Amino acid sequence: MANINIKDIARLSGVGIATVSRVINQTGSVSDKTKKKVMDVINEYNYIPNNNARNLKLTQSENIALIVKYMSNPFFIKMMDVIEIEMASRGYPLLIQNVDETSDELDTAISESMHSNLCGVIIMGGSFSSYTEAKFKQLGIPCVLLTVSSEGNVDPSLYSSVIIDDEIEAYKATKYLIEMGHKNIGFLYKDVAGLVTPNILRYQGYKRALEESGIPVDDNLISTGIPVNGSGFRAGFLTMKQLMQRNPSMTAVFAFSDVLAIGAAKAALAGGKKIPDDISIIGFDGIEMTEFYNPALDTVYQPATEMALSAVSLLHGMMNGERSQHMVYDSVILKRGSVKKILG
Amino acid sequence: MANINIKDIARLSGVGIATVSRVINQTGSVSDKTKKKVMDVINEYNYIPNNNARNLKLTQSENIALIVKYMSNPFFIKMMDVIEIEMASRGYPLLIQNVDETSDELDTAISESMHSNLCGVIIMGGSFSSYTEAKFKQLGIPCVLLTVSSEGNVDPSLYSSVIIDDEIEAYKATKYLIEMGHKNIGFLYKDVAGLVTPNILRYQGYKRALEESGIPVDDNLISTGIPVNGSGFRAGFLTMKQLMQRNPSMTAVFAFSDVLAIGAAKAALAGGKKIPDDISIIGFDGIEMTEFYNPALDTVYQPATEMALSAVSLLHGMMNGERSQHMVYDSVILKRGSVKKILG
DNA sequence: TTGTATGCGTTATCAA
DNA sequence: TTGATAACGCATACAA
Repeated sequence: MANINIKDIARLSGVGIATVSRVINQTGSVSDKTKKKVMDVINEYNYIPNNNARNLKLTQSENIALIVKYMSNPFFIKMMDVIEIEMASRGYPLLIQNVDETSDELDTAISESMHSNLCGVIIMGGSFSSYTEAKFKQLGIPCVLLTVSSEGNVDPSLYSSVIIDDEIEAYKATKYLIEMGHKNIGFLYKDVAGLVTPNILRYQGYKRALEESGIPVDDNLISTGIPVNGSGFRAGFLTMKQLMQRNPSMTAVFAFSDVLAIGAAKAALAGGKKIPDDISIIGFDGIEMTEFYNPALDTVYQPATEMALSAVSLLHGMMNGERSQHMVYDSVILKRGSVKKILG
Repeated sequence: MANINIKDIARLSGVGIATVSRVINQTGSVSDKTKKKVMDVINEYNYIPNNNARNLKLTQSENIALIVKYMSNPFFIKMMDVIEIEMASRGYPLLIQNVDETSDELDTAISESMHSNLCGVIIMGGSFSSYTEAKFKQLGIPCVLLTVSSEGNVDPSLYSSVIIDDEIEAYKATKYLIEMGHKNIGFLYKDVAGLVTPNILRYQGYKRALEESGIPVDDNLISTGIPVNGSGFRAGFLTMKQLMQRNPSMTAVFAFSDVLAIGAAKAALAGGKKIPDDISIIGFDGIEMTEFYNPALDTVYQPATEMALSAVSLLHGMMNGERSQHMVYDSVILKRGSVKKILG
């Protein structure tokens, strides 16, 4: 099992080490005859260059990492999928690194970068609030933030980002509920230790919509994040149950995510309510599952595929020396009938 | 941005290179005083050893790869999550590599292993039928197959596996439907180019249950895999629609996966049928979503967490020289009311 | 307990 | 068009 190396290939094909290297990397010039000879030996022995040695020599690899905060979020899955496929098609292997809720994504990226000699990184999910300019400088490789709202005092040229405007989209969703005649509108979210994650921004949008319409913000209608281990389904279920108990007159709910919305829908149905007759529900993200739920759920659709492709594209641009960019996508409210017009 | 290396640390702390190495790897003996001195410098300069150099030197890394056939399968997500966390807790970074439906997982593993100098690999999903003994030998590192039924003529000592018995569990699920009085039982699956994937085994279990009960196997009740791009939800929706048209008297459906089952449930509901009054549905896998669907769906629950933990444990065992093992877990049918007893 | 020197498998420079 | 050789950053056998 002694791995074959470039020296073996050189010996077996009767050429020098450098020639083999030239053939492999298609650099320099090699006569067609020797090129064929070397290639034959390489194929025969199934030789694959050792990446460690290569990266060590190049002091820069072709490794790209995707740092994901909470990988099992269904909304992220689709993006992961797109990114993985897109990277593979460009010839880059993808190192996917999950980050639990207690760790800092940027720290993980830095550590991973130094460990594995990355040449680029995409960070998906998480909170910008702990990111500092010093950390980005320490990272020192192109970095794209995906779905991480970059409110902060960090020089924006240090990274790229692809987001939607969480505050505005949440505002629009809430406004939609208000226009449909709802006044007692619950807000469902999952607590993440008070960090500035999208949930805070979405909460702010919710609040602004109410205030603009002269509807008082009622703390009772806002879920206290129940600490639940496990997925968001259960969290949505439990918080919705709580919310319904506290607010019998609540007619609509805006859920911070589709996963929460599904859990909430289940809680409503389990409580004998009909959707949308007794209670209207709208989620956020636009995961496919909402389309197949019974009933199909309204949601604020994020163009996940396009956003993921943009992230990849931006990263490659930066790796080729292009400037950083900040893209903000628009969401679309998918209306499927889980929100009903009621009389004022 | 010139990266700091072990030589710099040695120079800055006024010791030799080997001493720094000893401090880092906690090997050999170093006086407490010099150890502290070196550690201080390391911390001050945020030094992280270069893994490429280290792996090159050790001709063996601490990298473990998880090769996943079709990453966005919700059933896999949970396992990925568990594996990632468990590996991280043991200090191993995880390289997750997606494999599309046209590529061979074992080939990918081999290639990835030579490229990145892996010390172990877990393969999740896919089909054993293309695996050969030669390939396992070429791989040359501990390998655990997760949810890959290892029917074949490969020496079982070359790999470990963690599975359920797809044929038997499908048999039991179908038997359950039969016991509940159903005779016109549809079978829903997603075509994967005729490979021996779990769907074939589950189909065989379905067939055997019917035959044993003297119910003729009706090809009309078996979905022809509609080629659908996108997720299984839509595939389930479309195949179910087709199946219902072809078989108005069908009273129950056994879906190859929960994702298909959800799509099928949606199709049934969209067609005006009630679950389980007009049609009974049972899925397979036991993903959390089935619990929160409306109505909650019966499913053949695979102990995903335990299976994932076992896979990690087996892999570590093999990396420490232990023998390979083959574990077969039992499934449990979760009865939630989507299957109704009908009169013969 | 410590430091020096060698080699891991590559790439790239420089002569030939 | 080629081949010998010096790094890349690290671990370790060996000498001190």
